[in-house]
Amino acid sequence: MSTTPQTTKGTRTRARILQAATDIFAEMGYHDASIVKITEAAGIAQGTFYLYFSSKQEVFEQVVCDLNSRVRHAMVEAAGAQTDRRAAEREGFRAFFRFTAQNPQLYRVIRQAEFVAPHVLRRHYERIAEGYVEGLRAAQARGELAPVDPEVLAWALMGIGEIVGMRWALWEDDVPPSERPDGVPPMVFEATMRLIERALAPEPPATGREG
Amino acid sequence: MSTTPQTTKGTRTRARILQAATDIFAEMGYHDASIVKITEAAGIAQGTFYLYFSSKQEVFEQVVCDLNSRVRHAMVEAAGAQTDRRAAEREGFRAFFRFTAQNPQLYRVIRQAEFVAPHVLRRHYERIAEGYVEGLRAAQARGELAPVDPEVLAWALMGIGEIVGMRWALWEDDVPPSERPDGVPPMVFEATMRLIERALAPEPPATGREG
Amino acid sequence: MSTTPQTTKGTRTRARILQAATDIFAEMGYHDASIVKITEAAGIAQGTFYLYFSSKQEVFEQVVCDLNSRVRHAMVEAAGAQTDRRAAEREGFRAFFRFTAQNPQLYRVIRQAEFVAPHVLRRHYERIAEGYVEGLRAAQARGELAPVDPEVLAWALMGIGEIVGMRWALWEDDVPPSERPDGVPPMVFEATMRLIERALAPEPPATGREG
Amino acid sequence: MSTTPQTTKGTRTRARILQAATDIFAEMGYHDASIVKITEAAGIAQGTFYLYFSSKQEVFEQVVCDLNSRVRHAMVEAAGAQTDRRAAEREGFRAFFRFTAQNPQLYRVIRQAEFVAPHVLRRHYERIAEGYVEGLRAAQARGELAPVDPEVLAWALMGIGEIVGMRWALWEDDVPPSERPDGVPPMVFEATMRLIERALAPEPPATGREG
DNA sequence: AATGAATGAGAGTTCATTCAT
DNA sequence: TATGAATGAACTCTCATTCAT
Repeated sequence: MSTTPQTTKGTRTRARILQAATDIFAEMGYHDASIVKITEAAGIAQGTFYLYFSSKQEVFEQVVCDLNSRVRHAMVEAAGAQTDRRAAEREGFRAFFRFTAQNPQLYRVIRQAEFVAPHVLRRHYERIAEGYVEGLRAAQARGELAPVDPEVLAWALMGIGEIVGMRWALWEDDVPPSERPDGVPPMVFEATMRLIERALAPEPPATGREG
Repeated sequence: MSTTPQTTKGTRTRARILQAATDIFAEMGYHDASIVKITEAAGIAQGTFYLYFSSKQEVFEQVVCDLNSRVRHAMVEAAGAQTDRRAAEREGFRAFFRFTAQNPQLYRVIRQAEFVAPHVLRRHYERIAEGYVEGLRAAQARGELAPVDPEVLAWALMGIGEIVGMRWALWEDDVPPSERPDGVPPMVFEATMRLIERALAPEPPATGREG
Repeated sequence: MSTTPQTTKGTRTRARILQAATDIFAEMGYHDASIVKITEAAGIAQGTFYLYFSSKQEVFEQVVCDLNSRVRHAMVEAAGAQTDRRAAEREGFRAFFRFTAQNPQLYRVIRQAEFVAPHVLRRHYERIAEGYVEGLRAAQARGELAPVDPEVLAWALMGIGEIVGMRWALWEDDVPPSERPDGVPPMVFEATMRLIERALAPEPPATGREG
Repeated sequence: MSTTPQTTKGTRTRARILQAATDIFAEMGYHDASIVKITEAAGIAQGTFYLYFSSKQEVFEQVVCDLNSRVRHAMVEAAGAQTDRRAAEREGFRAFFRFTAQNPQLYRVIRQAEFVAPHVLRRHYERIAEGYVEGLRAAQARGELAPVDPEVLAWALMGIGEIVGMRWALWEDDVPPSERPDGVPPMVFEATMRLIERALAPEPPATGREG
């Protein structure tokens, strides 16, 4: 049913639909989003939609994939430019919060995947985790990281990023975006990084004896 | 339209509906759940539903409230029985993971609230956070806790619990529930607690220079 | 989804839908018939339709069943009143042609079943054939019938009835119905019966006397 | 819109479309057959279709015409080679059953014409009848045929052929085609011919022994 | 308190057809 | 001669909600 576009025009149309779908899904959620609304936003006829996507579900999955790629790219790029592990951590989180503030769609779309496309939700988190684990393991080998299971560590860090991002980058309506250059208010960013650093620091805290 | 039940029979009917709604919402999500399905599961006629709830949205909010109360109760009870801050932390998390493993509905229902009833979602997290912040502030006053903003700390801890719970209590299909007495596999529980303890420990980590 | 009506009102509504569907299917065919048209003809809302039938296909099958029962009933009643095998044959055919002329829906609906519900089409013919075969076998046992395989005979007779009925009871627009008391023009009826009698007669009919 | 092809290539394309249409219509019926499917089966683009046919309905009519010509040709050729009227009858029917078994599309396509193109359906039967009537009238003039109205006779014979063909050439899934050299099982063929002969024989057949 | 029939708007999707290239 | 992108009306079916009993 749906086809990969063969012409330039087709390629552009497909991109327009994808963008429109991202916005609409984020704005009103998967279920309240309708093909009519998406196609209207994309400036095309209803039937045209089905030339490029076989169903509403399929665009949704594409949208999730897209956002996943973009957020990962943003984080990797920011972190990769650093040599120091701590700096990489810092810049990675900064990139994530910024992306969140600038693309609030990320959250709104991802969260719906739970029922709409569970496997896509899993893949989203797993992909992010994979990159993380790799980096953490390397740092551990270099002795720059506390000896905690990197898998658990990776997911815990994601959890922190996700909920802090939700609370202070997405919800925060008191502090105007202009006063949050890093997506979240500076104080929140610093506090978050501090607690992460405490958790990751290679030196065992004097009294951390439960292991 | 909806009324508080006056008779014993009515009370029971209402409870049956609420339970059915919880199950159905968890099983197929808010949108795929229909009043027909809920009433069928509750063993009543469609019209009866509207004697107790004014709309689908209303039951949903009630269901979320319910789950929120129950999970908070479980955590507070577990943590409150402890005198030591560290033990309280441990038991609170344990209770949370257990609850998650036993009531997978929690996640599935909560996540949908994003679009269905955003204010309810916020309240859910905020209520949990409130209790947390209070406890953390007290611990800080007693010098048992690192000097990190308790608000940020509370949310970060929630994030960790949420995502670790999702990954290892909800998704984990390899490890049978019988081998996860704490909801998540023992190793994961320990790793999680260790990293939390490192983050919260009052003694400044040797190199924690940014504070 | 669809339910057997529990109340008198429900029973009446169901009957109205079935009648409307029969008419609409006959008038414009399965595919051009739409639920909208059927429900409009029945004087109900679209949704009501689905309280009684689970799909368009299902009503169609019910309609075919209904017509099948009615035409068989008409034939059996007419033929059963006769003692003589030849008279039974005659009256059975007469009843069939009359039914066809008065219920042109029969043909128009049955014919569509080929693709819409093949098994129903088969059942329609098989049910008619069954009754036929039985009667023919009995006649054969009594020596009132030529020794030709009754199964083949039954189907051949159906074929004759069907196509003669189509040509002269259904299509015949020259001869007004008032001049076709037997559904088809008298001459056609007699010719048909004569040739059938010749085919079935046990002994070579002494002369072609019935003309 | 549609044109008669001017080039060799065009002729071939048109033929490909017609064949594809025949197959698709037979396989899934007029309504479920879509232009997309037909063009896909023909290996051309959608737009190309409209260079050769002005509408879906038009190809359908062409397909019916085609099949009609072919079946008539098969019958006439088989019957025409005979001198004896009875032999001609036999061979004509044999040809018809064979054609049916080999081109099951005939039935499936014809039957749908009822609503899609009623005039074409009528023409189909009338054309076959015409040839028949002519032959029967001649035989009657030569005294080789019972004095029954040839028009009625012709249609009755068609009816027999149609329904016996449907039952034993089209539906028969028990008997493999290899055991039905005449399209229908030998016994069925003989029984059919016997009863036809009884009906048509000019003089009461001496005994029913022509089998 | 409970029922079940009825509603009607709106959803996703299909498809014959047109048209610019 | 051939393509494939684009159209938009129409379809079947669902569902939260109302109401008479």
